[in-house]
Amino acid sequence: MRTPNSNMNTGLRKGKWSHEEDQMLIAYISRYGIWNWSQMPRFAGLARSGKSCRLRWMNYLKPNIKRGNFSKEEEEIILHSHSVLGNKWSAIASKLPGRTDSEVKNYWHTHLKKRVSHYNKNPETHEQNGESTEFGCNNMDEMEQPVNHLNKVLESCATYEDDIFSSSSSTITSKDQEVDFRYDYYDTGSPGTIDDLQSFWQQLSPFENLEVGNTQLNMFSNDFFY
DNA sequence: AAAGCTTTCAACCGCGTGGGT
DNA sequence: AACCCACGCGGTTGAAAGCTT
Repeated sequence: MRTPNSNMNTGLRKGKWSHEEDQMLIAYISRYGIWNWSQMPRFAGLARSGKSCRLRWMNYLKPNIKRGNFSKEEEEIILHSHSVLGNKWSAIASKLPGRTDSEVKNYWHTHLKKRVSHYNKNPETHEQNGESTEFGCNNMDEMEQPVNHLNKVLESCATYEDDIFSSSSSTITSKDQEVDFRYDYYDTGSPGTIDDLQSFWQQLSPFENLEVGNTQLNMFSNDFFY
């Protein structure tokens, strides 16, 4: 993790995101949607780069992000997909509903890479131990039909997203605040008017003590709107 | 208990791509 | 055609946590 500091040239914060920053980003996107990552942080009252906001949202704050340990099936998908696609983390992650390319990449480097390289060096040892030639697969039927098995796994995953978005909303569970996120809510937003933003910040009661709100609003409204 | 080492993973950086002008 | 800008991707970094000695 990078050192939490600020960029002396731009005044933008770097490093670990605070809970307050997370809440501000979630609240802003839930209210106005995603319209322009590079401009949005100023409107949301965040001293972060658009890139940093986008990364934080895409990898950790987006409501359908799946956290926690990878299942055996997910491991198999990663291993098989990587053998076919190589380091195309985004393509691999697209086969794993709720998982991000970043998470898949980290999981590969920390867990799976070692397993694969060990297998490549000692295939006979693994076979003697009754392990499958498909890296993560122990079931002999699955070994004989790896592609069929993979397809079954992918099918079961395909229903996951449907389940998530078939409900009227999903809820941020890792944070205190509940926000209503609908499937097609994003990418339709606008920054909002000065009045909109003023009332938006006033409604963020948990952040009353932060140096946002009117001060922040004046800061950028002077050089942006006029 | 503490020092040193290793692992994990959140965040940053640079580059490629595509759309708009 | 050339340039600019926003976005997305993959590689890398380094603090924190966990483990070993």
